[in-house]
Amino acid sequence: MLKRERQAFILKQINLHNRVLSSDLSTEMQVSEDTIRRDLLELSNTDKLIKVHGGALSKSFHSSFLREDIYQLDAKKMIANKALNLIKDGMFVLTSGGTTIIELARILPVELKATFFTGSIPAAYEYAKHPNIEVIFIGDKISKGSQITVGGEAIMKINSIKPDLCLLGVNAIDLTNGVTDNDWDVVQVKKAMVEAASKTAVLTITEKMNTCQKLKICEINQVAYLITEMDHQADLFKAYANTGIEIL
Amino acid sequence: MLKRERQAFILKQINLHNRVLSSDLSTEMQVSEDTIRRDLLELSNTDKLIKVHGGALSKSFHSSFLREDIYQLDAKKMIANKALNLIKDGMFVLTSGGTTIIELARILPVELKATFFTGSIPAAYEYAKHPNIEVIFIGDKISKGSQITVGGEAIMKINSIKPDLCLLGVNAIDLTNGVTDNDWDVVQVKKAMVEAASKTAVLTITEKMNTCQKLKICEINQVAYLITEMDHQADLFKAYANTGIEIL
DNA sequence: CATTTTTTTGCATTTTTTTGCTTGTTTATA
DNA sequence: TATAAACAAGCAAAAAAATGCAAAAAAATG
Repeated sequence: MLKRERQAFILKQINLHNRVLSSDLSTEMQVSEDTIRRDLLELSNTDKLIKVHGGALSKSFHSSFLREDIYQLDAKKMIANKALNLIKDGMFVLTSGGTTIIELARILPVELKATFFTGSIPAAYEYAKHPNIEVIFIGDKISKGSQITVGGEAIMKINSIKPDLCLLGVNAIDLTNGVTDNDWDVVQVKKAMVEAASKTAVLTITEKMNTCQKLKICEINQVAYLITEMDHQADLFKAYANTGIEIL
Repeated sequence: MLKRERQAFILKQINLHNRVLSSDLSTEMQVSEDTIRRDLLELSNTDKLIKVHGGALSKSFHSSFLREDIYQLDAKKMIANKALNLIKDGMFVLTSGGTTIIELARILPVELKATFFTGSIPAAYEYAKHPNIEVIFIGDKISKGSQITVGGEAIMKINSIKPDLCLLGVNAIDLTNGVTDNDWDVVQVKKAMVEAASKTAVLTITEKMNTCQKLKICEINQVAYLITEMDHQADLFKAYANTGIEIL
């Protein structure tokens, strides 16, 4: 393993877990702890991380997109991990934005080769870091609130593709109203995404389940997978499973 | 094995595995490591890969970590400040990517109301933070090395707009060859940008002046403004000013 | 075709970088 | 305070890089 690769790996671990132990890194990468220490020293000298006794911590403002104040980060990480199972080599994946999707973008395994379409700036930013993923950005006007592109151009572009999978971070889902949201522009885009994709997976923390907002994105039966942080056998999901949705 | 073949093989390996070792290449192609080193040096000089101790890494790999340390940041801030003078309320501005443009994006005054078009992820991210700026993202495939969109869709989109001003961060400019760059895809997009805009401003640190790369973006006389960190009366600019370019 | 020039390549030598190890010191914490 | 872990500094071996040089190959020239 080359020195630069090692340092890249360390930074990735730091961005993923916010902290690393020298001993872990040493065994993971099969080099002596001295080497790790020297790497950490270099990275800390260039302000890439904060070196502490035994390892290193992430510089809170190091990443362009702050993660400190993400609501229910652990739950979202868990969701992202489950969602990984749906993504296979060679797939064309269309994704929305949102913090859950961004967590997913961060943990995509390096060996994965796939093509990702998105209109989300932070998501595209994360995808673009990945060595083997081709990223197609769906351009148009950027909605300030959500950092994703909205508008006719974007929708036309989405209509012109046929991805295998759509990963949708959503704000509200319930049995009778389906997937809903409050932002008109965003709803138009997400609608188009669900229509375009062969299958749609909905990612949400359970807190948002059985809630409803003003505008409909799609019906429950258009959703193939529901991914939350809870065990898929929980009672909460019974009624959803009955509609044919696969709970992960 | 011919030199050209060898270098093509190296690039193929880089695209395949994101990394190569000089020693591997040496045995695989039955040439001395010196030769490999010289090949890697050449490829690195034309920005095809990142040369590191022991081998080389793919550009996309590199972009995934060492981004925070911006070269000549102070100079770039100064350039950004000068460029501000060109941007007026109500303008439609088309911008490339690059660290200088991103500095500019960061210091746009809050009162400014304008519409910005860009294909650069980090630039769009900065523009989107601004309260009064409308951001239109030019979508297409994202080039890993430079974090900007490239390709036919992007170029078509650029051709369909008529911005007042194009702000171009460039890597090389000289009197006889004009504005040049090394990345074919990026050159296509920048070409389209210059063609589309009423006026083009070139932003560059003086270090890159009077240097030349392999592919032409535009002639000197297509540039309306040249913005560097140095005083506009410096001798360095005399010849440029004579061609009618306004030096800021 | 002969000859000059340029490019390419490998080799020897020196220099630099990287890495693991040892030794003695510091630090965290039970 | 005791103790194990982590650290810093220096050292040495190995790997890689830079440098200069010369032979071979290729290209250009008359």
